[in-house]
Amino acid sequence: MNRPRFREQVLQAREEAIVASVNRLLAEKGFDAMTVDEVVADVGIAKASLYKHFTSKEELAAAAMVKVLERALDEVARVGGLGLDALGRLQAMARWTYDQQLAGQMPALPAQNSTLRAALTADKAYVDRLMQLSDALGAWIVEAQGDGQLDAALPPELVLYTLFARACDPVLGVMRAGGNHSDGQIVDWLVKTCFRGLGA
Amino acid sequence: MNRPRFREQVLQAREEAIVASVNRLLAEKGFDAMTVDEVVADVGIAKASLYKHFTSKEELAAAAMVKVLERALDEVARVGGLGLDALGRLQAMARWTYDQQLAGQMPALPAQNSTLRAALTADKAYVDRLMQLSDALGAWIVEAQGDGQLDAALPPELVLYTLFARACDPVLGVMRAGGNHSDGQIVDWLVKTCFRGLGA
DNA sequence: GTCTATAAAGCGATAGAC
DNA sequence: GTCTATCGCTTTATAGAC
Repeated sequence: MNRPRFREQVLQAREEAIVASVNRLLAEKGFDAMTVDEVVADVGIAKASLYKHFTSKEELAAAAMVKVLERALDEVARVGGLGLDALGRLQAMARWTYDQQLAGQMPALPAQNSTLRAALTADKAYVDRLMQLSDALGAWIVEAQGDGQLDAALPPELVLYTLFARACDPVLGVMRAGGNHSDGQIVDWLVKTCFRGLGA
Repeated sequence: MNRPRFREQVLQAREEAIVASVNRLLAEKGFDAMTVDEVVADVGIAKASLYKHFTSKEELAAAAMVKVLERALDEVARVGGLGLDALGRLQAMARWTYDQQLAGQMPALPAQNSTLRAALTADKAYVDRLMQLSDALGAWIVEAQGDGQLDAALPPELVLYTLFARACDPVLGVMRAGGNHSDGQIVDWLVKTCFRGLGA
């Protein structure tokens, strides 16, 4: 009997479709402006069906964040195998986040929304992956500081938070809207100014 | 007859009280999370009274933005008289924005809210002051680039947008929440990393 | 599990008395 | 101009048939 197995796959595929839509809408409009009605219209299902998979809008956002953190961890693994030094690995990750932003794949969550923050910190899958990513990047930061490539006078946490913050840097979108420079040129400038600021 | 004059002053004082509350609430919760009910409760007036002064929530936010832009222009005038070089003046302005953020006086507007953006760009008082501030800072940026104090390879607009973006840099709040460093120390690090990144 | 239909609550904005 | 009371709309979330 593989009939149940097949049905499980269908359900999982539907969940993945939901998360993909949420990810795109979060990147496009942000958490507050995104409505559940838009999500179900985009996926093509009824709202009650969505609520069988996810019990709240916050849980939807958490699932999208888990997904993007997993993609970031995949990228960490990939970059780790390129034979770059610590600074090069961090720069590659920063470039990856800008590319994600350009592709409309970087979900934007409001830092001030308290109910959302509560839901995220209560989500073990989210917290686990966030800590895993922080540990990996934190190790690279300390290594780069030891090599004299990053300013050792800066707390590693400040460097880490700065990299996270730049992943949503609004300057990219504003410069892009200006239309005077190519995407690649803008990303180069942003990566350069970011790391020159953190450098030794 | 100075009775009407007196009444005008009372009305203006009430409007200023409204804008002050809006400014504080925008800095604390952001535009979407701030409700008009909270504003009127904070000011101590009825909602219908507020709508005699401002015709929409967006107009409230615009008034708060005009106020903060005017304070920024005041600071530009003050800093301009200190006898600093161009880089020193820009750094002083960046430090001022961080201080405003620390004091809970830097209103946070979502860049993605379309109705809000439309209301702002339609508000002549807002647009005028934003252009005035951009012109003043832009001139200092070009001057600093000419002096070799800022990287002349960067478009002045990118430098300007970066300074605007850093005025709302979430890294300040996160580092502050960590509780391991003084506010002054954190601001010093942020100003340093920002301008080292933009420097020559 | 998925659908239609609706409940329940919050919010921006306004009517009308004073 | 200010108040109380309320409208009208949006949005999250759920009930119940299939």
